[in-house]
Amino acid sequence: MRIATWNVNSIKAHFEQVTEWVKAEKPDVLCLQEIKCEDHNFPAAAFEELGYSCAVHGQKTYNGVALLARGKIENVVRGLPGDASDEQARFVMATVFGASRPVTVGGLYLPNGNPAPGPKYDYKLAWMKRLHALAMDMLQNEEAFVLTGDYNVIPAVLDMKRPEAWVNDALWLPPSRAAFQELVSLGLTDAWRALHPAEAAYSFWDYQAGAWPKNNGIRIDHHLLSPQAADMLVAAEIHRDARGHEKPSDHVPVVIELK
DNA sequence: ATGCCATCCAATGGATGA
Repeated sequence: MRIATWNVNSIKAHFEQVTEWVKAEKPDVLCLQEIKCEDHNFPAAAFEELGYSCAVHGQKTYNGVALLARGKIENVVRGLPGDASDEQARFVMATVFGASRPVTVGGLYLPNGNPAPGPKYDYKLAWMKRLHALAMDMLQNEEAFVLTGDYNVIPAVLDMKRPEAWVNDALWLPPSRAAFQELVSLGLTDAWRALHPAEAAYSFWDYQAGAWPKNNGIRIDHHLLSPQAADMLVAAEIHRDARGHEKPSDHVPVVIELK
């Protein structure tokens, strides 16, 4: 079973690229972030024609996430638990089938947090606390799960081309990294890094200042796996070629394979 | 680098992103 994540920076603006990629790659599960549309404007019918079921948690203009899966989807959760007053659409989770055992997949768009310090950074750290609490709860079940998406966290120096550019950025500040590390310390596995321990590779390149031709990127799109899912992990790949497309998203797909 | 580009909604610019 192949599980992909892709921050598409508007499903409307990049619909053709996303559907072409889906046709070519045929992932079993695809988590999309920044769809930037309400539920009723998500092109679910087009994905259903390609064989997918859709769980959508949309929002006008900003944010918005979707989870697509071949076959049935069960136990859909829309919105990150832990704060009923949170109106930002940044989390969708469901149980999918087709691997050696059922897998629960959470698709997330973690808050950017800039400028830091400030209320946006406070929101980011609070959101990460809620994600930590959810992961702790889910670990009690001893089942296979994957929390994947745009984490907006650079885990380590190896995950960026120009470390000096991110010193005061919310994606790299010590509290952000510490919160990410606390997720890993619960027993979760950063799938791509586990399979490529010394490789520098990126999943985001800014639109500005020639970041793409200079390969001035960062790795911020991750799959965190429960121990039961990590036992199934056989491959992880970053589809960097997608960034070279005309009018691309600023993120590229990241795909893992579970046996 | 103080968003240089890109998206959205709306409207000849503002908010947001990382």
